[in-house]
Amino acid sequence: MTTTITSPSLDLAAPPTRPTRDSFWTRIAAELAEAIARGVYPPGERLPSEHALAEQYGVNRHTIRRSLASLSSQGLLRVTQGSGTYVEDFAVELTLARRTRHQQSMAQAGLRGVLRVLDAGTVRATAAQARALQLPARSALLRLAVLGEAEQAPLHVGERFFPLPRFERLEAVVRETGSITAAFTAHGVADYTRRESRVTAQMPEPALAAQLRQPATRPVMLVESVNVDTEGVPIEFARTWFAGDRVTLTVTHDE
Amino acid sequence: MTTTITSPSLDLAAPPTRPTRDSFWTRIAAELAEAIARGVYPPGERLPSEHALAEQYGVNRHTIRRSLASLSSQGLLRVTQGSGTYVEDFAVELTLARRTRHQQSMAQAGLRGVLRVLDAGTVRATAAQARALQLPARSALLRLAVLGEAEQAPLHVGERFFPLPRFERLEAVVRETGSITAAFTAHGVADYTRRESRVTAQMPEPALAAQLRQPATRPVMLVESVNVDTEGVPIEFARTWFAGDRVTLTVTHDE
DNA sequence: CGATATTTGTCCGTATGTATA
DNA sequence: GTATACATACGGACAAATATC
Repeated sequence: MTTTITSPSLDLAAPPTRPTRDSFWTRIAAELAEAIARGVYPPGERLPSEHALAEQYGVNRHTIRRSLASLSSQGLLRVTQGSGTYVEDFAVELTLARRTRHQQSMAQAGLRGVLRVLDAGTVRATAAQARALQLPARSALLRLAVLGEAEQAPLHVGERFFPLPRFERLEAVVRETGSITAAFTAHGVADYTRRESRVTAQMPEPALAAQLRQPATRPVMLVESVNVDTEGVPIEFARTWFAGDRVTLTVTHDE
Repeated sequence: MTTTITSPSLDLAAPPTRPTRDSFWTRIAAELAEAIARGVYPPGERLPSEHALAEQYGVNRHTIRRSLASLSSQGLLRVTQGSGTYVEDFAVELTLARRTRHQQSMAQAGLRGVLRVLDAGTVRATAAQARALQLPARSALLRLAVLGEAEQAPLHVGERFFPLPRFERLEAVVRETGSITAAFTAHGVADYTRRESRVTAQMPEPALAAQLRQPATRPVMLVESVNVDTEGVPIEFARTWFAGDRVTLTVTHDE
């Protein structure tokens, strides 16, 4: 089990800024969060409807919605139109290490990982892509848009770029096997390692949120990474968006 | 300069779910994002006021606010009450590696880093903390709440736990020098390395957002990390919240 | 399967408060 | 102090998704 990464319930020190009189929605959000923490609403449980909460707290429904939106984006709640608002339970732990393998990460988490090719094509490298892959600008690249799933639930989606003509037949193999590693092997790459990963937190665009099947109110993690072969030659540049909802990234530094 | 981590403007493939007719606020957000991308509103520029935008798009001001909130949480805009809405420019790159040193990371980014102690005290280890530090449950720990700044701007804030009585005098040294490394040295720890880091994206609580001086609408990155001395004995367990606004984490895997 | 009620999502309009210039 | 701009809150209406009968 993962050590629970709780919401930042820190009273690190008094806020250095203003002693603003809290707004209604802030106070209500805090009260609901505490109720959830104390198990009044256990994981999976449905909260009272917005209408009911509004009545209960004596505020307008919009005010309640503001509170719920906040808690939802902090990862405590999941809101579903037409159904209700539910208390969330927690996330899959993925490993980001020198020898990162998608399937392995999944297996580690006790899940069966599937990699699906959404789209494929040939593109010319942008300046940034060329730099990452140590190629001349505007080199030809194979672009794969892929979706990583486990137990029906999408965990990440992204685009991966491979130098051409070296990896010309890659798409077919990935589609067949659902594995990048297998495809590399088929291209004579016996082994490869991850050189670097860059992580940022973002709010997803609606389309991205839909693909990851997570609310647009919850953050995603964008990981930009470069894989190199045993010679140190870059063979893949990837931009992967992870569902912040369901994924924790663990970076191990031991060698 | 960092390779620009742009917002996920991906048309990876058609959304697998529904062809929902986009809402007004979604379409307006997309149009504004494109205008920003094309330089119609360059970084630092002030957008027209909400009132003006509402008129321009022929919608209610609240609809515009929904669009701006979305773009703001994606990191494209910064909204300031009483002043206006501005196009953002980008982030500091911090390194997360086996030999992570706060001051070094800062220097790398061309900044003068300062570490300030917000609060200090003695606590008893929770189960999770004890496990991370390989100590018996409820062991005595020194807890430091620290704030990392560069150029007046807070970059991260967090709490760090150190085993007692080994690091009894740590607080004083950190307060004096503003450096954890220096404090470890003073305690006879010649060298130390980071064993593991766990990264999640969250929306900040209002208090945290205030401390990081970033809007509560933008995600933060929570990094849980363990540092060990040369013997492999854990000496620090830290939970650090990074301003998603201003920070990119780079994980290097090369040894 | 279809009809209906429930629940959340979007949008409008208005009013008042608060921060900034 | 005044004007401007964003923040919060209220009330109402209808749409869209879901659940239920």
